[in-house]
Amino acid sequence: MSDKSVQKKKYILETARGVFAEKGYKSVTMKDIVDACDISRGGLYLYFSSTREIFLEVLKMEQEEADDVFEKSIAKEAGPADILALFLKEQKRELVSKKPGLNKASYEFFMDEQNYGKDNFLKKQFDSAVVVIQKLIEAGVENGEFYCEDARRAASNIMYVLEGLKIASLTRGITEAAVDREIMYVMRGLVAEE
Amino acid sequence: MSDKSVQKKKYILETARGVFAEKGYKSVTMKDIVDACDISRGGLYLYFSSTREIFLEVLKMEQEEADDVFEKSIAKEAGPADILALFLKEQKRELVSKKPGLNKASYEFFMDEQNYGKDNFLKKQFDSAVVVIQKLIEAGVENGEFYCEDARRAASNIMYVLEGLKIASLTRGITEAAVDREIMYVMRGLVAEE
Amino acid sequence: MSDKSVQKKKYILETARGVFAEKGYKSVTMKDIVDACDISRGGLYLYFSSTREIFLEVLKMEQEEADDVFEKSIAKEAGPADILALFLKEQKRELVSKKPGLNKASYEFFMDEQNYGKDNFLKKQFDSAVVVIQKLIEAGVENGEFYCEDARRAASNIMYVLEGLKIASLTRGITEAAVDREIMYVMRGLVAEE
Amino acid sequence: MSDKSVQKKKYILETARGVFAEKGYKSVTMKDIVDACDISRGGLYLYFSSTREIFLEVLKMEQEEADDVFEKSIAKEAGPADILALFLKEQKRELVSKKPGLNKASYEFFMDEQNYGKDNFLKKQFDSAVVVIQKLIEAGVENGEFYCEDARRAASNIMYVLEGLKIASLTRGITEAAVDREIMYVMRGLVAEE
DNA sequence: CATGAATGAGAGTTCATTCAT
DNA sequence: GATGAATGAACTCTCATTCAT
Repeated sequence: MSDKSVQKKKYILETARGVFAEKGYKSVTMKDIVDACDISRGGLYLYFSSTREIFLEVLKMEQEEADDVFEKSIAKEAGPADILALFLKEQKRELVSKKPGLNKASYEFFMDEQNYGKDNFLKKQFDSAVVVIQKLIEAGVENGEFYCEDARRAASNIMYVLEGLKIASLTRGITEAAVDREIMYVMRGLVAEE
Repeated sequence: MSDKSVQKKKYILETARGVFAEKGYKSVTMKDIVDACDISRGGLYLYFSSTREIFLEVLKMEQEEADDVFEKSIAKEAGPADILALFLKEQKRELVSKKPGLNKASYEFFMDEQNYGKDNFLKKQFDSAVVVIQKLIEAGVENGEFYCEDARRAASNIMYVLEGLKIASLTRGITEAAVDREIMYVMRGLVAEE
Repeated sequence: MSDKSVQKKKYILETARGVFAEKGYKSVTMKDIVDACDISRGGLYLYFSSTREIFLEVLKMEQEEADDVFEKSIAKEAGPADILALFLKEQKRELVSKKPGLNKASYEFFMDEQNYGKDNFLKKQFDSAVVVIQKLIEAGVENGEFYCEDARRAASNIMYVLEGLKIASLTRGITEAAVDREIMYVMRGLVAEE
Repeated sequence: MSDKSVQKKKYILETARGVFAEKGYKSVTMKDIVDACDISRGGLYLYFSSTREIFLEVLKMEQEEADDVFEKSIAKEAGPADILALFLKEQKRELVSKKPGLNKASYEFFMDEQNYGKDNFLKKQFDSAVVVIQKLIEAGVENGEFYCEDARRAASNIMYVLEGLKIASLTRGITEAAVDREIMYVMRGLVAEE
């Protein structure tokens, strides 16, 4: 594949990402993407042959970018409590934002796919977040910032609450205050039990 | 509306409920429902004019039945801890069950609708569950079964974890053991702090 | 299926027959038939879901009509030689006619299908024609009109020659005189060896 | 046209021949040939501008090769009866073979073309075969191997039977035994009437 | 009320053909 | 010469929705 092709493919994926972010997964048609990209019907088929294929590649792209972000976050030297706080703040920002990102589309997609394997994007995201949080908590316990008996459990609890907030946000809206309250509640378990 | 009409409408809604449970919301066509009900295309339009309208009424029906169930649960005189345990057991059963009920369809529906008002079925379900759990916890605190400083927060935390488990179950599958672990974790907060 | 439906189906098949006769099989699209029948795109799909399905039913129709014709031919009491002559004359008429009937479409269809079973229309037509001709020859031998040692062989030889003439006619044209010569040649074998 | 060009053109035609042999004429697209030749879309158009043009040149190529073969056959000095037997054997081999050569494609092509002129490939093949067979028969009559009153008629009869067998083979399949029986029958006319 | 035939808009997909590089 | 990306026309098929009976 030529250099130009690669560029165009990337352009399509980025444009398509916007379409999925706006319309979710199931409502998006090849025509929607063709229109958004301002290319011809046949042109799109040169690169992708279904919305499913496009969405999968959008997710792959997303994954790679997410990995980059992770590394940057960790690169900045800061205490584990600070990093966790930063992570939660970022999550909150996304929850409250009007631009829903790919959450809606991803949920629609994976509810349809019934793909419960290791290549499930949501599973991967979730599991790796749990691991990172667990490590942060353990580090926090070590330096006395946190108190926690089972870091693994605490980490997954945090993630499930976030997941609950996410779907709540998408299906019925959620106020910033409510998000704050829930986050504060789960954090209290870590810091308050002195 | 004649008595026969009411019966037929109810029949359609019950049949449609099964269709939504199986296929979700967005994939369901009027044709699907016509086929499932074994009525004529025109016939269906006499009662409902879109899948959206049907789904809304299915939800209303669901709501009414859910209320019934609630009342029964509470009617049985038992300790608050027992009732809460029963509630969580029921939630777990649904999470693990292969038949996903209307969860998938509801999520699809409300992600599309962007209806964040008080008539949002999911919001109502969630909020009333929070209230009930809160009351159970308060009762438990009173009779010494539970320890909890902020019953309201604890209740909503439980519900968000359950919501997180629910969407996780739908999008990536979840094991019974994982559900147990999460439920145990949230309950530990209530009982373990002697 | 209602009476009206049956009528419409028959109407479509008859119209489609004309389309196949004119354009062959492979070039015919659903749109061609829709246009010819002056119905809507979706309307056609109520009755048939592919050109293949339509063509198969056209052939079935053709078969039934052909059976009728056969019976009539035999009903007329005449000597076997006369009946055979009539049959050959009819074949010749079709060979020379500008309107090629379904021959072209049938050949295209069955070259594609690779259906060599007993439900192959061309096979059925051929085999039953061979049987009829064989009986005519045997009857002719009995009453002295024909001389023939192996009626079966003679009959199939006649049919293969006719088949050769048919495909020749469709692919390169054939003159009436040429047809006459060939028919005369095969008949000479039956009558000349006194 | 450069030498290289000629080579490439020949390469394309030979590859295309295989495609036509496999898929017939009408189903073959420019893309099929591009893929089979492993050249670029634009590249093919430098040499040919349609499948029709390609097929015509494939036939021309075929014709030239066929002429070569004929000459070789006749070059071998043998009795006319032997040569004819050899010819029929070769025909039978092709009829029974799973690889149908260009027969299917040719029939499709000429049924569509309605080209009844002298440049019709099938006509040329047929007519020249008739001439050759006629000469063989005449030679056979001369040396006493055959008995025949009208060699011309006998020759064209043989060819029509072969044509009938060919289309029968393509559209409904034919057993080797059936081919043998038919060939034997037409030959009996030449040798049996001592 | 109830039926189901009919319509037409719109999504998916494939291909011949062109054209800048 | 050669490439292959790009276009747009054409075809298949499905549905929501209407309407005569």
